[in-house]
Amino acid sequence: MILHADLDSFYASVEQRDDPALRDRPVLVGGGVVLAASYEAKAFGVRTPMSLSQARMLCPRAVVVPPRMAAYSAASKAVFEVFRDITPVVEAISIDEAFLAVAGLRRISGTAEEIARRLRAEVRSRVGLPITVGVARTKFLAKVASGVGKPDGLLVVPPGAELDFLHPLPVEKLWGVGPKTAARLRERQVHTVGHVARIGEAALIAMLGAHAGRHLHALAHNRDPRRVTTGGRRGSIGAQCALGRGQRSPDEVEAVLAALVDRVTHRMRGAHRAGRTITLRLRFDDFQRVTRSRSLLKATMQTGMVLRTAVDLLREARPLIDRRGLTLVGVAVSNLDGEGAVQPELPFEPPRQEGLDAAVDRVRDRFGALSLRRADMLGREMHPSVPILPD
DNA sequence: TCTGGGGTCCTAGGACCC
DNA sequence: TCTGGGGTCCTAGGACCC
Repeated sequence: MILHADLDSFYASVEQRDDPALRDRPVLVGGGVVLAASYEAKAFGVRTPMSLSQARMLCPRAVVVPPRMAAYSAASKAVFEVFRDITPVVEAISIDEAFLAVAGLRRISGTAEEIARRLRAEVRSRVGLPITVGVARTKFLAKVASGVGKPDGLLVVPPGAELDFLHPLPVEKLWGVGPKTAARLRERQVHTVGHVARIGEAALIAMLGAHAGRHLHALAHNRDPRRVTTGGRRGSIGAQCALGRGQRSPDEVEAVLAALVDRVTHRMRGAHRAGRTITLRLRFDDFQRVTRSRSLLKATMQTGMVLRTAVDLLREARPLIDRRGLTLVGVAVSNLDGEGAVQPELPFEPPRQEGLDAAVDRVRDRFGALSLRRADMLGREMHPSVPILPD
């Protein structure tokens, strides 16, 4: 059996744990948008990611606290220690979520349900946080079960009862069904997982494409052969920054980009990962997104190399930006190579393009010119270099 | 519901090679 | 002079997840 363990309203729960005055009260964690809402706040209809102003209208008595990423990272680490004391086979999905394989532990640790109970009690007593656990024979169903079991719950789907549990659920519960796919299914009057299971693989493939069709068909029959795997490594490292409305000068945008590149390469060096493909991510006034990418001959983790490439891409996209207005800029490095490729942290090479070095030098000063919220977003507190997934 | 930041995976066309 | 099938890499976009 597989356990899916999912901390409830993670950031908000950490805040309530650390400040007794926040307990039993609606708590919102965020700046700009809601990153997490306590269950007391969710009762008012607050969801993530909703703008804070909107959340305040729904729940005027909510306490709003700024995020403390360092505290969440520490809490996450402590929770994963509890996980690994239960079983060595732990697969991290995100900062607050993991799969645990407990097959083969029966004689030592008891049934999956007993293990899940103990896990919840241990997380509560050792870390002080509520956690929900779903238990089932497949990863997918364990995850669905924890979602249904929330908050602070335990839900076991016994072998044999899987389809009875699964089929009445709405299609949105299937992993991989988001707004677009749900809308396509709804057009054809498909609303439940049971209906997806009945309409046949060929019809699903015609509707959604080969991969998605096969995938959904399998999940609807609770066929999910994926094992719980340890040691997953990130495939890309990136950072982005929303710019808000209002024109930014090319200089300002390049300064923001330089700060983002600096953050990304700093994290790459911390993780001993070098990468070959630099992707520039842009979002325009109408929230349309585009990407521009370029692959280098050799993997790098040097700020100067990545920055030159990113700025080249940005300058090539200039006509597009001038026409459509920019509301977000981001950069990611992918094609990451293995651990052996550690390069020494070379001194920062002055960029060749005229004006760019000046932009880099001015980065931190420039943030003073951006709004306070932007400055918060770029602060280290919100973006510690602690990796979310093991590197 | 007027939208943050960090990711993953899949598709598809074109270049290029054999 | 006109042509096949297969493979890999690159780039761009899209959908989805937490």
